[in-house]
Amino acid sequence: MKFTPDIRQTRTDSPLGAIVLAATDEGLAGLWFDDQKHLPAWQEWPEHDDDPTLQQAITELHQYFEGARSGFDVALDLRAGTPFQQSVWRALLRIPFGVCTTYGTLGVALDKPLAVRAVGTAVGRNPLGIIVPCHRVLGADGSLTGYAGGLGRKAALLTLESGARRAGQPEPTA
Amino acid sequence: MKFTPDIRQTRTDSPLGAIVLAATDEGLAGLWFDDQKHLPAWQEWPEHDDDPTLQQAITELHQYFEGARSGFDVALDLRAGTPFQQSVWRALLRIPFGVCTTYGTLGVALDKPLAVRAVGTAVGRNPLGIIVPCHRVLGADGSLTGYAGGLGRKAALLTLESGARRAGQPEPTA
DNA sequence: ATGGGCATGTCCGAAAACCGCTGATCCGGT
DNA sequence: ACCGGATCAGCGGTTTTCGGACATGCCCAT
Repeated sequence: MKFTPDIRQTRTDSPLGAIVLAATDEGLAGLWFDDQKHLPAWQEWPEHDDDPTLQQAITELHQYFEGARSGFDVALDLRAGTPFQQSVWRALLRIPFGVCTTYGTLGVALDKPLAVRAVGTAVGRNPLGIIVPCHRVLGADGSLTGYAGGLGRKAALLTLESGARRAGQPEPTA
Repeated sequence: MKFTPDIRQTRTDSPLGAIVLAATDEGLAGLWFDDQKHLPAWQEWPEHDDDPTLQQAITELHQYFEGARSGFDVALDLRAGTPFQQSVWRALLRIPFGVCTTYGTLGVALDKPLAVRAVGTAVGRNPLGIIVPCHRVLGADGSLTGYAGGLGRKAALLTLESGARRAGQPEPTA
């Protein structure tokens, strides 16, 4: 006897592959590459191609890939995560376009400097790829370390944003 | 990232104590005494006192307690249960007013004569007290054995229905 | 008659395993 | 000496696994 919010999904394309989007009445709840890790059972959800939230997300996503947008305005619904996960994801949202950080730095910012590894797994479970910029997190030595959509896509996203990268930030190495 | 249907709740009174009701758009999904065992977290659900399904359920319930009704017509939503549980609950619905059966008999009817004990726990998890007549199930020797709302209430319900009891059926002993 | 053993599906709590990490330590190769 | 790369322990949240406990009833041994 549980209760979770209503949800709907749709799909779109991107330069990096097919993408699945999901939304509740609170906002966008999911954005995944259709072949990435940790995919939910989105196929069981009702399809609403004309949902306003999903439409807005798709529009902003295309603008992002065209280089015409560096941040997202669509409302988000992060309720699916545990309190800790939500705090991590919200911290990710504070990383500016083109800037990179590390798992350790994130942990410090969350006031849990020792929970670095837990931060890692939480980042990996990010349900909102691209929009919640988990791709801007690197290892302490600047290595790519991992990405649910594959390291290739992570590198591609960083390249796309590289125009705005600043000195003093960690840079991808491999 | 799960998905369950929308739900709403309301409350009412009965000769046996305060009662909580819950409904989805499929039908009535729950009916509990507010102090019974296995209560869900209904307090977190939105309250809709004027929901048609809930209204109908309350009306029929009062008629039942007044002796003016021996069966229920309100639509039911049993999706909360596992397949096995649903089959048990549906079997309960086939027990006529005033008649009693046993856990063993139920198991046979379900073609799982050895799963008697599992039947017991499933009956105990019945989310629709009174309407799904789990109170009509006795031990093989006619003992009351158990009731989520308390044995007193089980006995009271059987007394209420006793006018229609027939010979050859197990009868409550203690 | 009384007591112990067994069969069955689910839930619940405890315990263990799993990770998109990091800094320290230890190598061999310049 | 200096550096890259490999190995290891230990951090903490979440997930998975596992062992009992149940609204029973039949059978077999005392």
